[in-house]
Amino acid sequence: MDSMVKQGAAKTRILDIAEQLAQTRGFNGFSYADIAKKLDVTKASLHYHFPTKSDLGRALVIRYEGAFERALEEIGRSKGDAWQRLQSYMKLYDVVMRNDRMCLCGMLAAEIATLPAPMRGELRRFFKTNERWLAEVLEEGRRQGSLSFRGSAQDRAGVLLGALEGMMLVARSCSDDRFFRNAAKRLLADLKPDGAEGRPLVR
Amino acid sequence: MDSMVKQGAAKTRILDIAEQLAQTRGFNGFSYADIAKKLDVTKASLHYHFPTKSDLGRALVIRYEGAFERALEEIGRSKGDAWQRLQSYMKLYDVVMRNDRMCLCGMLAAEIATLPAPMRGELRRFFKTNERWLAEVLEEGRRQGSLSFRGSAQDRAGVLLGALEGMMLVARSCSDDRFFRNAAKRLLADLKPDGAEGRPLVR
DNA sequence: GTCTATAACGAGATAGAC
DNA sequence: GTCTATCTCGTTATAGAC
Repeated sequence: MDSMVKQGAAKTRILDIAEQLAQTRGFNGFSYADIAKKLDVTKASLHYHFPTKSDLGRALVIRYEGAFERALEEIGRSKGDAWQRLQSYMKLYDVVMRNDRMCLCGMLAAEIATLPAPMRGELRRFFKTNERWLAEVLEEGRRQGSLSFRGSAQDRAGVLLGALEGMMLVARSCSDDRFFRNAAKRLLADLKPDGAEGRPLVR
Repeated sequence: MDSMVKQGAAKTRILDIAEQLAQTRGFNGFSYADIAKKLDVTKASLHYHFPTKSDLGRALVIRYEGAFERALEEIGRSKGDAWQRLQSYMKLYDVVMRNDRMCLCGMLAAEIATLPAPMRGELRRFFKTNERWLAEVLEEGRRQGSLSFRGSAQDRAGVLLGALEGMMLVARSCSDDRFFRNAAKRLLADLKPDGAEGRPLVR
């Protein structure tokens, strides 16, 4: 009842640093030495908490996934309509960008071929969860009239998910935050029903 | 006039292998040893052609960029309308996916923070070139009536570029080719003028 | 241009004291 | 739980012979 309140358990502090490193440099872009330096401890003590880097990586994805899912549930409990929920969803990505990070799972997706096997399954789960959540919101929004789009909600969910990840990726590599924000705004505005935004200027 | 025809110069063969490795494992995901093994030569001989890995990486991006630009010019010279040009553009990405690869520059974009400085500038150029080309085609298509979309051609180009890169990324990490193809098809169909595809089923 | 040999370093990981 | 010390391996890179 005493040391557990103390500035967060060691495991948590390790994961916080590892997460920041993984989101900026990639899973293969940082080492135990990097974490040890930032926490001012030795590499060996890190291995006590996470014996292998695979263990660390797995814990990283699972925690990120859990936090993301809680955020989705929170959005689900809010009282806004489907369009507002999508806006909140995009806000999640925007926050990541403003922290000068890439989505952890988007980052890991690029490294998929070199990742420890246990991490791959979790990664896939993350994307599937997002895709399903988006498809449900899209379907509901279309029913209620707050959203309008062509094609299946399933396909549309794939476009949104892929686009957000990719737009972050490109924006970061060009050091151009506006690239992301403008494109994301466009992506969202596309889903407004006809009346809400002028149709194409020409034809 | 003799050895230059011989199955491609050594540099070219090295770049071919390195490119394949970079597109599947990332720039930090392969080593000189990997290339040497595949070509059945020693690491030292690779250093003769590309003294440092930075040199190799730079050559990799520049060649890729050049090939992509030539492909864009070729599409520009074709006689189809803007919509058909976009279709050809997406085909470029589709071919990459079918080769079980990620776009080289999309891959490098994820690793941006760990890349040798000389590679970063080239990477940015690649994306800017693509963005500009897309914006021009979009603008033209809208003028001629073969394309229809909301907002600026600039923003739309960013969405398309980011979406294609991100959709590849997610599809690859889920080992789901159909994810990419379905989403890409949707992305393209969205640009068809109203008459060409039915408007939203509801509202 | 390709080889052998080796340097120099950083990575992940373990043993055992405290 | 954290430390020191150490191991093993893979990495980029260079020297110098052929």
